[in-house]
Amino acid sequence: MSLKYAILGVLKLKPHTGYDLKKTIEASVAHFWSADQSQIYRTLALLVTDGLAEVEVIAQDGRPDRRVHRITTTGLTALREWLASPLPPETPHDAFLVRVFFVGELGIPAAAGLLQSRRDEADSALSRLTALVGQERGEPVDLAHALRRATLRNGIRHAEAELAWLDETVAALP
Amino acid sequence: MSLKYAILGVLKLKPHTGYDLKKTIEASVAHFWSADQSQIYRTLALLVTDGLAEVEVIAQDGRPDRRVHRITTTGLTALREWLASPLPPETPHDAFLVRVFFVGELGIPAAAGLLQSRRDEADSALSRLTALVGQERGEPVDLAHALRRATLRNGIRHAEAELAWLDETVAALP
DNA sequence: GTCTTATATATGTATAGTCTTATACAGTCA
DNA sequence: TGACTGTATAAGACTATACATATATAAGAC
Repeated sequence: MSLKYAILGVLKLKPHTGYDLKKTIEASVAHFWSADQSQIYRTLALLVTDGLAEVEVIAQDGRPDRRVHRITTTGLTALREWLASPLPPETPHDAFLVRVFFVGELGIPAAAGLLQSRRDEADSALSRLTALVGQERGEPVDLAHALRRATLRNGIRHAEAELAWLDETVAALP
Repeated sequence: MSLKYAILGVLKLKPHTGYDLKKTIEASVAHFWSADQSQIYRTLALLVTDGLAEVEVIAQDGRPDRRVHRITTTGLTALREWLASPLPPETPHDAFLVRVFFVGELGIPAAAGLLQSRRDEADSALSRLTALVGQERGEPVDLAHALRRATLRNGIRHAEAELAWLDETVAALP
């Protein structure tokens, strides 16, 4: 359950409402972690019942109260423990490769089509990430920012690897 | 729910019991799809109630009956439809990158340690995949086999990309 | 004037997957 | 002889996530 820690990590940077969190997540970690709105609210509630976050209710008129969540010292400890704990074993789930593995059944044109649509996706992912990297010029050079930029570079490296693999694979179709 | 189609795809190659499936999956698609034993049996039962597979019970002595599952024509149609359907949007979930994003909190040694343990994993993934590719020499050159080998190449490309990214990232730590 | 977007939270339901435990016998290794 | 591994199936409990829907108002677009 990394969403729990992703949220704790964001709350550590700054207190957030569920609504804010959704936007912050979309603007920062969305390239490697997607989060559903309802899941965010439920996880936030869980953090509060576990004492890892606390809420300040700010009344508004015409809108529901803002429920601003702040990380607690217990929460900070939990975040640090998670960050220092060993990586759990991976359980890969790549639906695209399942298709590649079995799509031979449909013949070459269908296989080529599948690879082409993947190419389109990888292409647009690559330009999205490249644009984001461009926006980060001028940010601080401290460790935290360097690591955040590194996650973007990771996406770029893998998008490039995917494109190279697609070229090689299309070229080698019998 | 790609497991459903992964199983249908395997059943299309040859009828399987749940037990066999677990082993076939481990030996063929495990590098991009992991499947829990209980999940395999449940999915198999679902395929049968949906008419996508049928069972032949083979009595044994000293062991539970073998329940051999075979794909039906309805199942084959469902598999083909899935293979031809558009790729659903991706919802990325990479717990490792969540850590990288927030691990700055713990300082440079912890960040370097995280990256190093990832390096070990990527290294062993790479040698595992390379060994598998070696074993596939001499297989047929038809479309289906080419695509199956391509999934291994995909894993290799991404493992290499991950290693290159790790080097670059470790070198750039402030 | 109506339609869409933004603000803000919350629940119900379905789907997918993991972990754990249960049952039962045969063969192998020490 | 006792422990471990392999063959074979199954269900319960739990975790994580996604999808849909509900509520209520304001602001801006067309």
